[in-house]
Amino acid sequence: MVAQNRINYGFNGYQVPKKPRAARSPRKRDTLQRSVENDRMCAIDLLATVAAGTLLQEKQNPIIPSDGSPKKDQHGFVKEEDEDANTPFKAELPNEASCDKRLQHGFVKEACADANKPLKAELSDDGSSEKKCFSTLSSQVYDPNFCSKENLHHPEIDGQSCIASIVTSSSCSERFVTDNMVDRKSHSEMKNITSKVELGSSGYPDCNDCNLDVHVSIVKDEVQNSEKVPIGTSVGMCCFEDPVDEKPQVPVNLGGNAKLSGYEDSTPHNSLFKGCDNVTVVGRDDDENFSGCSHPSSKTKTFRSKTCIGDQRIRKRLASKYRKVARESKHDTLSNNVVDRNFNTVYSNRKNSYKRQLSQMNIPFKKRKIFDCSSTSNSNGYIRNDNTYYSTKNDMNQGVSCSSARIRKDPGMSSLEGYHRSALRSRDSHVKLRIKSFRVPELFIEIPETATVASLKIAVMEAVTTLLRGGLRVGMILNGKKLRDDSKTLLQTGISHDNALDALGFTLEPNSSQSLPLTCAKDSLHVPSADMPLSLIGQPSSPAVVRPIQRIQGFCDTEHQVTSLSNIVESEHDSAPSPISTIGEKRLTDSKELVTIPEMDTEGLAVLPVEQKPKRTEMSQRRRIRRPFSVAEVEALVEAVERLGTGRWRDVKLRAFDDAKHRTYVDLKDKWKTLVHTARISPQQRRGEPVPQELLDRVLTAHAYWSQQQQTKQHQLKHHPETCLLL
DNA sequence: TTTAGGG
DNA sequence: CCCTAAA
Repeated sequence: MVAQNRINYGFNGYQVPKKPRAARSPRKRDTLQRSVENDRMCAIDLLATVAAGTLLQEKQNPIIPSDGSPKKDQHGFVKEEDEDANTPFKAELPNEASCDKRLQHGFVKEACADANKPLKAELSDDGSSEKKCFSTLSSQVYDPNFCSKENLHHPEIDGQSCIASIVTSSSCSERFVTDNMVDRKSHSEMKNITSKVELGSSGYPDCNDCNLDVHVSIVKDEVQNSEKVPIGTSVGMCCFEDPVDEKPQVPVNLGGNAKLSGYEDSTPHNSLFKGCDNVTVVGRDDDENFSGCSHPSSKTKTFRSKTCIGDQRIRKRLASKYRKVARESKHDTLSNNVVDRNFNTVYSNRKNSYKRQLSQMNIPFKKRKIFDCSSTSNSNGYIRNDNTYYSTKNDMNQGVSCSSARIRKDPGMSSLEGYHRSALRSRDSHVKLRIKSFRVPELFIEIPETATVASLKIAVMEAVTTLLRGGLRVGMILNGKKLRDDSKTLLQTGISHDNALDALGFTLEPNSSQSLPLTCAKDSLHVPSADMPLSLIGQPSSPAVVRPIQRIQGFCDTEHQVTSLSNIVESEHDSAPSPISTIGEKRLTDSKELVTIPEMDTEGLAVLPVEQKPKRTEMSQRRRIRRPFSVAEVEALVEAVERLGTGRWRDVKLRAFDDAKHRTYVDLKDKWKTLVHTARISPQQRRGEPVPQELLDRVLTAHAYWSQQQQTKQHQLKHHPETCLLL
């Protein structure tokens, strides 16, 4: 970029025009319509509730009303602040203002990073092996039209042990089943799981892209008494039985296509499968890489083994944590009790422990509401009673929901609520949080129409397993801002039980990048994921434990993850513009976590090289990665705009970013838009790498100036202001 | 291809 | 950043 001297317009004290700029183009309407369509196109949204299997106390759980608690998400859970109220400029650029608003909340939408790790696992013929691997996870896909509600049970697992259930909404499911999944283009990113805690009625903004819905409630009190409350509750837990048993092994991939060829062979007797092309579970990334990351192991064995390793480690980790928790929270609330209880009873059991691990990883996805018990009336009927609600039976139904924004808003969609995850803290100055459920972000599954329900279930389970296995990191958002300071107490942060939490959200950030799938063991080691439970349960101070994780930028999947989350979670540092630097940075910072596994990749690639490509093409609409502008870049941009104005982005690009191939004129234009917004909001509201006020002032000045110029031109085409210092 | 705006 | 209607 070219840095140049600041231009001094020939005027001082330029007043921002109060009048809005020219009317918007008619496009807007079209756009809206389109968006609607897109929503419909949403892929399969899977709602999954993951809970520790051990925690399941189904029997204890009362049944939850099927609910449709309408209240959900009508509004953005994050309140919008009137950012611009004070600024004079506000009136000026209505359009931008609105856009910017979005940006603030962008995290909602974009937060969903790709959790997916491309994983490809083929289910070997022997279902047994697979069972072992996944035994811990149970999943269920519910398709009104397709699936019977009956759960599949793994022989090895007892019904209660199931950890998660995944549900697809009927609308979605249909699509999914039929075939179009791939088409949905717009709906995209799934990556992160975000959760938010809302207060009372607030809902969350619609985010087409957000797939995760985690319902979390912060319970002010009383909740504790309920031992009844099952924590994680079982509700959601449907056990995965392997109905057909050994039946069909479906090759599943994340991030790639799985080939069925093998599949067919394995299940010759199943006529249905014949002719079927593939069963594919795809984890989609924002970035380019999604496909590349196919899970390395095409074979079950590989897959499993890694998993196991990771599990063991995790197990240990969890064990210690649990103990700790149990120990520390004596008084405690349900959660603790449950945990403790569970821990004792279950922990010893390996299988169970495994389950638990998974569940923990999942914990926080989205928090929805924070409410007083007393006040709860509004929202979910069933939520209201803290203690009760979980009915195993209802699960499935409740679970059905569609992640699409449109649907999501629908009251009826509250389905997931049935699943609750609670982390309650002891009452005295304790903040009690209940994460009711979370939604798994976009999992793409492609499967032949002729595939059996069982195979679909398996595919879903695998997808989820993969997602979870990658490891998750928890992020928190309060009032739309990412809480970065882990050392602060909840109180300091403003999270207290009697404090109205406007919007407390948790995000699950995938730890792994494309290479992750393979790195299970390593991932499992990640503290963050392991810690999640604790933090929720009540270790506000565990901050120390959670060390800031460097984000990798400039890289594919990783990038995606970051990207999606980025809105929510700002990266600690801006990535260097140049890829090179980025990479270097990446290595330095994340080397540990990223330890990639070349071998795996190779393996994965070997398995499905061909199919991935097409897939990618179809699915990926968005491939770019997030590349925050550095201050230097901002300065270059400002200078260029000062000279060239706001309507000549191509020139701006050539002038100041000619050498930055990744910065398109559209990017520059967008950046300018955000800069203008940033300049208008209070410093406190700004996120990301701080831009010097001086630059922001210049932005406003230049923007105001050029805005006026534009208006002037419109009225006086003839007149050509000399002030244009251009070229 | 660029612009301009909405998402 | 993405996606696109318009120009």
